Amino acid sequence: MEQEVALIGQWRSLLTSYNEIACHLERVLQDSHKLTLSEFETLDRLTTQECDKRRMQDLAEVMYLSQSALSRTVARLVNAGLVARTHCEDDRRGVFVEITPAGRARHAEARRAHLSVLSEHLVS
Amino acid sequence: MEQEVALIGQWRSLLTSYNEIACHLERVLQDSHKLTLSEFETLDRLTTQECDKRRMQDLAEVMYLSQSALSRTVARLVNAGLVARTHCEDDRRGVFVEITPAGRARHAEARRAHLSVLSEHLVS
DNA sequence: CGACACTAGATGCGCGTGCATCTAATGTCC
DNA sequence: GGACATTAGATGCACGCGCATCTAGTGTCG
Repeated sequence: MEQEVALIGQWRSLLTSYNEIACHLERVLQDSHKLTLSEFETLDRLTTQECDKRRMQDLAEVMYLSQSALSRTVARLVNAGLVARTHCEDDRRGVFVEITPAGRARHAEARRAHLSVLSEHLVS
Repeated sequence: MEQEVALIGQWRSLLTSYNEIACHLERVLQDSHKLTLSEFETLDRLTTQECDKRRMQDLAEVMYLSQSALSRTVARLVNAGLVARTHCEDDRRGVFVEITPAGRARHAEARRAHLSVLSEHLVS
């Protein structure tokens, strides 16, 4: 019973922090950098890794998005010229996603705003 | 720099936990109890408090939803007969939201599933 | 080789969300 | 009391999401 109350408390706190931070991030990224949170996070995954190319599948594994959401997010990024799709030679069903110079630039700009929101809301 | 990395790590972990848990909750609540996460959380706020009636505004304060999302969530709950709207006498712009017996029952059923998902994903 | 299960990713669809705006009821100042 | 700003909540709209399904390329038997 007390444990249940603790569980609920923990959950509500997670729910609240997440929504507050995500909401701020979304607004800042959109208003100042024309990026969705998912778009930013996708770029972020592409720059953090050692190599710039990743298969959709690998990308999906380290992200929180459903397969379809990721597919559309990448489509938007391609449309904006921030990312490029390349067909995989070995397995022609596969798709490589590669960040472009423009993508790197946009990510670098947005990263500052991103970090500043995080430092406002997260104690480190 | 190291602090930045820590910040990002903290954020990614929040992002991942939240999405994983929310996704499971959403599925379980929807499949077994025909409730959205937001709908459940709204009912939860109405049963946790000492009184069953709350103004939209008060409800919004303790929740993570935007005003419009809350308004629609309550509308859906009213439609399902789980909650009732009453006009406030003192300020006729205000709206009281009151949980119905059916709402209490539904919430009680769903609560078990809710807690079980939480205990699977949160260490206490 | 040919049929059939399987996998990677794209797409149609319905839905919940936030933003901007609208409506109606309250102040407030003269 | 009358004009105007303000507030509570509802609603039009565009958009990103997950689910189910579709398409196309791979295996795997016979």
